[in-house]
Amino acid sequence: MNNLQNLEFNEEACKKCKGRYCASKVSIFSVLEEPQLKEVTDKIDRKIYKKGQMIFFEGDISDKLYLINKGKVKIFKYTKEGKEQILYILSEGEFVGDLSLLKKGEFKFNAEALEDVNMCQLTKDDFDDVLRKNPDMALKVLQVVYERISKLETLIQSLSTKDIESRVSGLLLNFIKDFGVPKGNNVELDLPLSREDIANYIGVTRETISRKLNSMQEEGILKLVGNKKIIIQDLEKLESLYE
Amino acid sequence: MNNLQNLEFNEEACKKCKGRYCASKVSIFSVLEEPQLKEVTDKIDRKIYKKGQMIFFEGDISDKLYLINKGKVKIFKYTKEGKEQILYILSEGEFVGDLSLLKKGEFKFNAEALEDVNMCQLTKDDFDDVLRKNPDMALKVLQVVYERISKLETLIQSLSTKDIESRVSGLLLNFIKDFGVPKGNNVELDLPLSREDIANYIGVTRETISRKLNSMQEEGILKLVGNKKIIIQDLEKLESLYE
DNA sequence: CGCGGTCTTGATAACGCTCAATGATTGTGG
DNA sequence: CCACAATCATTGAGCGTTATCAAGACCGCG
Repeated sequence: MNNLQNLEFNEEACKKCKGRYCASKVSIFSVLEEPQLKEVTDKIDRKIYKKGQMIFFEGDISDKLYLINKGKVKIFKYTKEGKEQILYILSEGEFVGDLSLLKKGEFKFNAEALEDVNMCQLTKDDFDDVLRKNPDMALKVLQVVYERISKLETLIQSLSTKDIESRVSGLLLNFIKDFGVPKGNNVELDLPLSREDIANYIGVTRETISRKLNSMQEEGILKLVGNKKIIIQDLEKLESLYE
Repeated sequence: MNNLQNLEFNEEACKKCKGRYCASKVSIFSVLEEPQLKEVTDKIDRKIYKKGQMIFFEGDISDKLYLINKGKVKIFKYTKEGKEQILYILSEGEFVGDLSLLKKGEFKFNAEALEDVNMCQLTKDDFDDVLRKNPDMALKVLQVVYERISKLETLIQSLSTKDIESRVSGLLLNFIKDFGVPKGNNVELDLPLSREDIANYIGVTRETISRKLNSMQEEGILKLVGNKKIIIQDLEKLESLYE
């Protein structure tokens, strides 16, 4: 109780604890006991990225693990035509980096801060070290990676579905699951993405997204409030469009 | 030397060794030493699937790990419109199954034998057991899973690329890498897939694939021999289409 | 040799992309 | 705090590409 208060309100203590808060947010480190956890947190480096700032580029040497402490990060590739294809939107508690042990590969995608982001960074060497000393953690990592595979498989299914209404619904339902806020009968959705980003997620153009969202508004499924908020009014109908 | 001969030619010995051959083909088991390897192989169950036969369906309880000893397996989902979307083509030495420890999930895709397939099967409980006793193996599994993520990310990039010629090229280049046979200046390619399967891999219709392959033949890039063989005559041009 | 399945080819039409202009929202400096 | 700029989103018209539908050729197998 007292400890918690110290952590929350004592600026000095907070500076000392450095990355601890960060590490405890990341599920793969949850298997670590106190001494190991300290070892990790001592090595963590913090950095802030401003909205719109690039965190790394495709082709960069991947020698760090990036743990998101706050904010959202967009992971994407470029298609042949130069359009972005978004692979993941990562939030607080998630991480990105080359997870294969030993080798330092190159990033195969780009990462950009969608909002101001507090990032904790751990060098790959340090991470490998922790992993070697705590083989149990590999199972935890495996679990996370496995979830990521599932997301990609779903995205593939979505991209290969011709019906665009269905793709938009799928995206919205995902967002609702991840950060939708129930308000009475409705669900409020604060979009982390611009129209263009949404388009780049499901592989269409920005204009098409505009039109589809609009037609969904006319059908009474949702209500567009400004550019970054959507109120879902008929969740069932939305779900019926998806499946 | 003598041992090898025994394994290869002695039918009796081969029956006794059961799944050993299978396990040794699968990279994740390569970290295992003799006693553990034996433990695994003793538990392995063999099964043969005929060409076209379903191995499992989406929604089935995933309580087994499937190790491919021979043949190719198609892993796919259905889109909303009922079309197949192929996620992976798995070959000898690869495996499929729920890799997340402890829980027995449901398969989120279907698996079908593209040829006659020799399959080795290991129950999930047995696999979990091995994994717990050999935490090192988790790193190996992680590596494999990681490669699979890369494949999916590439597939996504391909699916979101509008230019279909580029998608076809990408698929062909992948096939060449996986099972192309150089013949003089050319590369021969025995397709494991029908035209429809190819179409379902890159998310177009069978007619479109026909037309594209034909136009590529007219451009002198390749030569179609029957339905299951392609001779690549101008690899450079093919590569230039892709990037 | 003939039959079933697979593949090719052609004509048509639908759908989303492109381009272009207008409208809304956000951010900034006077 | 307002005005203006800049960014972002919407709307419309026309075009291009591919899906669709339909018919025919080809391959491989009994």
